[in-house]
Amino acid sequence: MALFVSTFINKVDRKGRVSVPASFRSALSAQPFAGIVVYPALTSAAIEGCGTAFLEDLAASAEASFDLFSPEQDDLNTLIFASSHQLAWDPEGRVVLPEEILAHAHITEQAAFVGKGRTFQIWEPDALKAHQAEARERALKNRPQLVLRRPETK
Amino acid sequence: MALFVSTFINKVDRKGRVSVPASFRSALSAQPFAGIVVYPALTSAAIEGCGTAFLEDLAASAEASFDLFSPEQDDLNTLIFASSHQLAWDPEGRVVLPEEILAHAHITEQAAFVGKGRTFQIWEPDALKAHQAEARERALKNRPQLVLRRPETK
DNA sequence: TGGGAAATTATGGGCGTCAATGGATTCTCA
DNA sequence: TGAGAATCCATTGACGCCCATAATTTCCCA
Repeated sequence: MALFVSTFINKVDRKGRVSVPASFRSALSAQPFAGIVVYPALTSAAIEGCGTAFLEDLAASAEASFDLFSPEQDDLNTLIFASSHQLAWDPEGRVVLPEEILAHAHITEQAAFVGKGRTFQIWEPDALKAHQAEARERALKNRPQLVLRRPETK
Repeated sequence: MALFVSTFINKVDRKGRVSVPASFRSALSAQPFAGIVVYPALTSAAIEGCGTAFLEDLAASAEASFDLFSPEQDDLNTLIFASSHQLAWDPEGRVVLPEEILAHAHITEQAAFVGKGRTFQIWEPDALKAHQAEARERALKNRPQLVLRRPETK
């Protein structure tokens, strides 16, 4: 499988290590770098996660044409690269989340890995519950639109 | 890994030496020159950094076609080459930043190495914070949804 | 179909290695 | 020969690797 699906809640041990779910690891097994890339989500107290391919695409498009990218987009790329961390996992499949990243998501003892297709997120479990409750409410309200919407495939 | 990612804050000792982050060094391990290239950023109080390969690409594209690069861009390249410094690192991976470069970025005790993909920057830590806060605000204001956009990987 | 047996995964902890840093010593060239 | 620069050495603290254990899950076969 090449997609991140489902939710896994794993423990953060006293050394700060967390097991990356096995299915996530196998989804990334094709890439050369044995690990994940994480950066703080801009609009929520969560951590964005992905493979190295994402960053390479970002770098490629950024240098391909400066005209395609607005200063704002450039800001964004800058922020993402600057606040990203390449985390190699150990032989057991664990990574240590950097302090600043943990703080951003208020993670202390447990981390919830949430599959989002081609990317994933890491949440503090309780914060995730709250976030999902909101999302659920919004979804119910906007149901008519959701039903009509088509998945965008490229 | 061939990209400069993440941010590292290292100390400048009394002899002016700074450790180049290990991950940056390994990103440059393929090139023949054991060191980095730095030049003052044109629009901010920061230092631009890259490997020799990037400079060569810059030179190549500048002379390959004047249509791709405007006269202004050509001026830019001239400025960059003129004010560039090739800094070899010592056996421990440290470089000495030239006085004029340090002054331009107001660096005294600490230097923040900021990954930007194929290049990186060096900032005075506090100045970097301020700059990132601005960038973050601009990015959020203009198009938060850009964050969600992601090129597909195959 | 109902057990086990084996493989996989999550978790804990010990230990060696390496990166960052500071200082001393040697080298080089004017 | 002296000053600046480059190399060498020494410390410490973090990180990666190894092994051990436990809790699953998968698989095999009676």
